Amino acid sequence: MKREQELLVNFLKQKGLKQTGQREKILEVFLANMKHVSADELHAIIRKSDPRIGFSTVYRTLRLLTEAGLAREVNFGDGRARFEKAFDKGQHGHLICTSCGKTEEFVVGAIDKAIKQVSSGVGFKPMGHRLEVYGLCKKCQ
Amino acid sequence: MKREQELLVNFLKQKGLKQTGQREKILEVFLANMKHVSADELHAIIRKSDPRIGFSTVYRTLRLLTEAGLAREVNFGDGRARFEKAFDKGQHGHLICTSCGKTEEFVVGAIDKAIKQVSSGVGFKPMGHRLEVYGLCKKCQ
DNA sequence: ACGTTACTGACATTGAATATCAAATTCAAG
DNA sequence: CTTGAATTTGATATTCAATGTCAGTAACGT
Ligand SMILES: [Mn+2]
Ligand SMILES: [Mn+2]
Ligand SMILES: [Zn+2]
Ligand SMILES: [Zn+2]
Repeated sequence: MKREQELLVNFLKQKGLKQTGQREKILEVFLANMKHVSADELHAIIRKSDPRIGFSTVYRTLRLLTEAGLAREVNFGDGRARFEKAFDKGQHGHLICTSCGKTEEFVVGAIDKAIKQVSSGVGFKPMGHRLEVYGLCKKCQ
Repeated sequence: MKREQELLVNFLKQKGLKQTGQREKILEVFLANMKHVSADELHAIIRKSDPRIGFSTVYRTLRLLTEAGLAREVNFGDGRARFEKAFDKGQHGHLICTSCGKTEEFVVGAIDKAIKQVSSGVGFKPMGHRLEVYGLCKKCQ
């Protein structure tokens, strides 16, 4: 069993929640698609192999995965929440092309360091952050 | 006349748009309130001194001010757009308390530098960015 | 002053997020 | 295995901010 699946099972047990076929399936498809995906998109993908799974369940399960630390919500400024894998994957920034929508990830240690420094300077306790850079990708400029 | 007012007048002329009492008033109140304000909130404030101004006009004028470079849209993760002054005020990050909602601004040169570096590394042309740090303020932790 | 054009504000519409609830499913206890 | 309490599901309804519509109003060049 994959480590992500184990984590979910433990999370459910610990919370007194139930293990269901839908939750298994949704996690499986979510992990197999390594892009940033909205609840709608994920639902559309899952429907192909199991048309009986409802949008509500996909939506709720994405929240659940987020709570469990398996998913992370991201926002690219188009007014629609997207989710990405969070297990074994630290916070990172996104370069977002405002012309074609393409996104690219990046990690820079200097940024995390700067955030820590600024936070401690004012007594703020940082729990997470979001860094989006908007502009034009190579193709679009 | 304030420099912001002049900028708006020029912007309107250049675009073939009209100077109206509403636009003047909205800019004036927007500038007087130096917080991060939503269209709704700004409308509520303006209504006190002029109940005839409609929400639509406030909303559209905020977009206009954004286009003119007088306002900037910010988002604090509560699913509602807010606006802040952008004239003579560069991009900056925000520390956002997830408990009480308090926000604090900060500027760190290292971050802008890191963004430039990462961008040029992949041929991306950055136009603007958004950095939000979520956590607990001094009081709330 | 006039006519053209943009503006205004009340109202309607959209769309994503979230709430509701009856029927179905899980699962621990017996 | 059966039972029953508790959770889950999925269709549907609701919410709420953002945006669209449009007839009446106001700005401004001539
Ligand atoms: Mn990502
Ligand atoms: Mn700010
Ligand atoms: Zn592009
Ligand atoms: Zn606080």
